[in-house]
Amino acid sequence: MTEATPGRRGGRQLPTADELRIWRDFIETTAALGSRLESRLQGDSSLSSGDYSVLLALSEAEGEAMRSSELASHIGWERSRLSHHLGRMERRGLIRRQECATVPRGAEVLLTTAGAEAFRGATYPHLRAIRELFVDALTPDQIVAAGEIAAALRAQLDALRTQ
Amino acid sequence: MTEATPGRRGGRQLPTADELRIWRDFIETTAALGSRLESRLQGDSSLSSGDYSVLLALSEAEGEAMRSSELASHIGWERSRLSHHLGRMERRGLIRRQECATVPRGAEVLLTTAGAEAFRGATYPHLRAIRELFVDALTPDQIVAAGEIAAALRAQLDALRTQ
DNA sequence: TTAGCATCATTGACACGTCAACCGGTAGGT
DNA sequence: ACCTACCGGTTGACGTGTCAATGATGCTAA
Repeated sequence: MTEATPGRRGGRQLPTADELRIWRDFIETTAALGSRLESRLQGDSSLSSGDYSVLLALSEAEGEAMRSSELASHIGWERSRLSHHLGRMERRGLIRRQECATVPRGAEVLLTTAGAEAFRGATYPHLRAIRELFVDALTPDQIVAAGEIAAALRAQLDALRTQ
Repeated sequence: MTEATPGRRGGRQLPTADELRIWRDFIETTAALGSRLESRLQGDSSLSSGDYSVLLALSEAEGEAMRSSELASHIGWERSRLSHHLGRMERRGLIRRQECATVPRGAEVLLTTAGAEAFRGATYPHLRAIRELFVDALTPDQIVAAGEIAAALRAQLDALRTQ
């Protein structure tokens, strides 16, 4: 994997064939892993991973409620995305929204009993799927390495944040 | 893959807090990496990564053309997804479709000159983005490890294919 | 006071993916 | 010949995500 020819690791050259092959493997497999988790969750509980994120955040929140904007930044979503998603979840009775008493123009998102119920039912199978598809697939060393790789990639994303 | 203490790596227990933290880091960061690549590609060339996959496959195909079904399995898409996507790409003039001479009921997908042009313009910036965001972010060892992790995850996905 | 201006949230338009249903045609079995 | 079953491809419905535009409200500075 190493070489003495000019351009190696200068950030100036294009990826090598090996690097490109690994890149494709990596990005496609992680995407496939995400979809598989998603469809497991869907099959086990009729929730999407978006639903799960929202319900998880609300479950852990003070009084099972949160201001919309706060929720968005907590789970790292754009407000627009969250608004669309909350609309769909509200139609299904998983959450409801009401005017926020403390913040003018703010919307409070509340967990309904149906939402809390759905979340409870989804948690165990979801965690089991994570174990089966991720934890059990890797050696302990690989799990550590995966964490380090994620951290390094995240750091690079942050470093180049403005494109 | 065996266990001494109850539960460790037996596939029966839930993930530990550490494993869960790494899992979240890993899946969220790889997803973010995918979106960043997508938006870079979009900004550089007005192509989505779906467009890019299709154009890449067609560019490398005999006569810059391929039967729809063959194309679908080549890039690992469902036929329905491809059909929708080809419809959008056809509207933008990147490809066109015609009855296949050899295969009854088959559809031939052809690269247009505009499509070939768009693909040529997209390639270099796309590869550069891969280098900046993935290759340059990792040490050579980490790149190798990423490949091994991807292979292990893929193997597990295949092993548990039926859910 | 009022003219900007930022903030919180929603909306509409559109791209994208999946699922299930459908259509037209070919091939097998009886 | 006819019924069935499959195969290649398309379509519609719907959930999801992004972007840009739009209310609605409070803050601030001329």
